[in-house]
Amino acid sequence: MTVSKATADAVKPSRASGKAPVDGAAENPALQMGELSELLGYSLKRAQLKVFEDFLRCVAPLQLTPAQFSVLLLLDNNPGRNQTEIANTLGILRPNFVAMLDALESRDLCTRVRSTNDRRSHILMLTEKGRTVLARAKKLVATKHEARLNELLGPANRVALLDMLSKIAAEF
Amino acid sequence: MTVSKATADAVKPSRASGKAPVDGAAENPALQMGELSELLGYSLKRAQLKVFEDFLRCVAPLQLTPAQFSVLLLLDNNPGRNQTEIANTLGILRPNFVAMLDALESRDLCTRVRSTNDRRSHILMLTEKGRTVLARAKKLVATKHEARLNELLGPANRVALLDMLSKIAAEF
DNA sequence: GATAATTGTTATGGACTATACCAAATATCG
DNA sequence: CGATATTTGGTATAGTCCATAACAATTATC
Repeated sequence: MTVSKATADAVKPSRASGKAPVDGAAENPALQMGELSELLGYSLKRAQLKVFEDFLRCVAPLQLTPAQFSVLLLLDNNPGRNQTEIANTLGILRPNFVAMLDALESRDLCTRVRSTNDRRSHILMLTEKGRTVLARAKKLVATKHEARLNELLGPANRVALLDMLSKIAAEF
Repeated sequence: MTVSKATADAVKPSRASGKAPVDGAAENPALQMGELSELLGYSLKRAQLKVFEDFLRCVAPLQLTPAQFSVLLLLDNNPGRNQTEIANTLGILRPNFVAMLDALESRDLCTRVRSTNDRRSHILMLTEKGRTVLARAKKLVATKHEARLNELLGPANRVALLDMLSKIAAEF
């Protein structure tokens, strides 16, 4: 009850009352971001959304999400691993990894093979098509996505940024 | 069918067969991250999750999420604005902003006041309690959260990181 | 004054995340 | 050996975000 309606409107005589109609498109002034500009987490999330958005655009012809791309990459670099191992290193919970693999497998990008050593686990491997798609994706990411980031930041800054982010991800 | 089960297990004779039992805790080697370490988007998301996690820890006594904190901050810096204005500058869709405000208002941190200029819109304002909570939150964020980031990166790097992230968020 | 646009809102669906639980297979240990 | 515990892939489920359509009340436009 500390806020009265009178105080409310007293603060803001701008919309239809005191608006400066000098020019035709003289709209409301931009909002003051205040301490928000200094909040690292805020810029971090905004930047992450933009980067993911651009990733999707660049790799759209292959219909791969960042998460799917990371799975294919990991499979390529780590043959013979099972679902839990791959999921864990990507920070994906095993239950949630099932549907992801179902999607990739249904598109014939990878396969689950029952291990003979441990008949509980599924060895994951890229299919031939998976390798092809991954190769094309890598090229798109390098020539379109990361190239654009390099253009915006400059190579040196891009590396510095990556190092700091990795440090945060690892040690924070 | 390009992948045979024979090839699958041939790649990985490690689990129970060829594991080097030299030491007691000699487990499977860590997975090869490969080109994933160079993917900015990957480190970006991992870092963002860590930072948000720490934010929640630091401001836990006040029970504020990063999004709620950003709303309170914006309200403090921009009195007299309505829901759409606040939501838009935060990248929140108006329908999703309703529940957010309901939560904040039910905790008596802010209020919706019908504008007399435009009786459709709700002017948003912090309550007295909202101002108090925001002040405490700011202090916690500064002394615990951002301080920890400063400690990890160093003040100069922290600023450089923030600048690059803001640039990506704005121009990418 | 009729029509269009805006504001807050509801309903709803999709994507992502997190937890509990289960059967099959394996490991552990008395 | 056999009983018990652990691991693996999987299901079910709930919660959080994010996005779109639609609606009533109000205001703007012409």
